[in-house]
Amino acid sequence: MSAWGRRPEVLRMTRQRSALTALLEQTPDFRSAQQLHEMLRGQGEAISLATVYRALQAMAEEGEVDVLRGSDSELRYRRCRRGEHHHHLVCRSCGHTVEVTETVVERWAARTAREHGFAAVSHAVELSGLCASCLDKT
Amino acid sequence: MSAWGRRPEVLRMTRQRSALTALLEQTPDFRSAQQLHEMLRGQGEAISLATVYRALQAMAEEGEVDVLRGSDSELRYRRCRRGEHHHHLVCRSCGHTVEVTETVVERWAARTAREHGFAAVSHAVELSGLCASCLDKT
DNA sequence: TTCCCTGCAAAGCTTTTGCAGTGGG
DNA sequence: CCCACTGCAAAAGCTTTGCAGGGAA
Repeated sequence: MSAWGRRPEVLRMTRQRSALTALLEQTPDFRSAQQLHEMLRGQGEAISLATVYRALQAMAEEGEVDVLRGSDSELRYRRCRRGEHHHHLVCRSCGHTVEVTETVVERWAARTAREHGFAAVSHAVELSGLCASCLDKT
Repeated sequence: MSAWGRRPEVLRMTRQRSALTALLEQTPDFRSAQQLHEMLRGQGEAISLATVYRALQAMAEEGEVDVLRGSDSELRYRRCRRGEHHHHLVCRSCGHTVEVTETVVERWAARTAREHGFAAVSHAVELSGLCASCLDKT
């Protein structure tokens, strides 16, 4: 814990950063840092993997991207579309993602926490399944 | 994907395995493989970390333990109270865990998935907060 | 000019695996 | 007697970090 190693006061918009931002802008689904790196290299961008990691980390802290942890050990990122709280419905075959906003779960989480004497409760809800087009391909 | 490297037909109850089982039996909260390993060593058991990992993996496949992936990169395990589908309410300070069974979320997940054309949907729901006793300690 | 950002390479972490020897059934 | 299990150490992934040079503002 601890170690919020000091954060810069401003984020500089460098060539690498804007390339990554642009890529995220046109990428609808969650991608891992390594995938994003490959995509950038693939389109001729000169950028190192470390930079991608650092940029994504910074953007996540700014709330500019959503971070998701799948069943494997890698984090996946996607540009955040909405300010408010939401969850994701992810296709486990192609990665296609739908953002879902719902109050049912929110209320259930709050009630459950209260019943058990917990406070400051946050909840993580992720749905995964097979999307319509992946079902067709079968 | 793939590689369901062949599984043994029977699980042998070795000294290491029963020590781990016993430990899990008396451990109410989720613990990482490394924590469990240390606890075993601490009580004088001779067992390697690799064995702990392999045993937990096997037990997870058998459905004997629940696996949870926290915000960090490590998996945490706990003996599964055999039975129906459930979720967890975990204290982010002490790790104390409460099992929660609820149908509200289940129904919401199913409905949401259907609305978006998804099938074979599974859901992961984890609540984390501060439990009553950790709140008191403050 | 300042000091944030970048690349590279090395290091860190958790988890997995190859191998040869051991022991449960 | 098999062959699953174990320990050890090396390897595998993903991610982070130290350092020195570069480039936004």
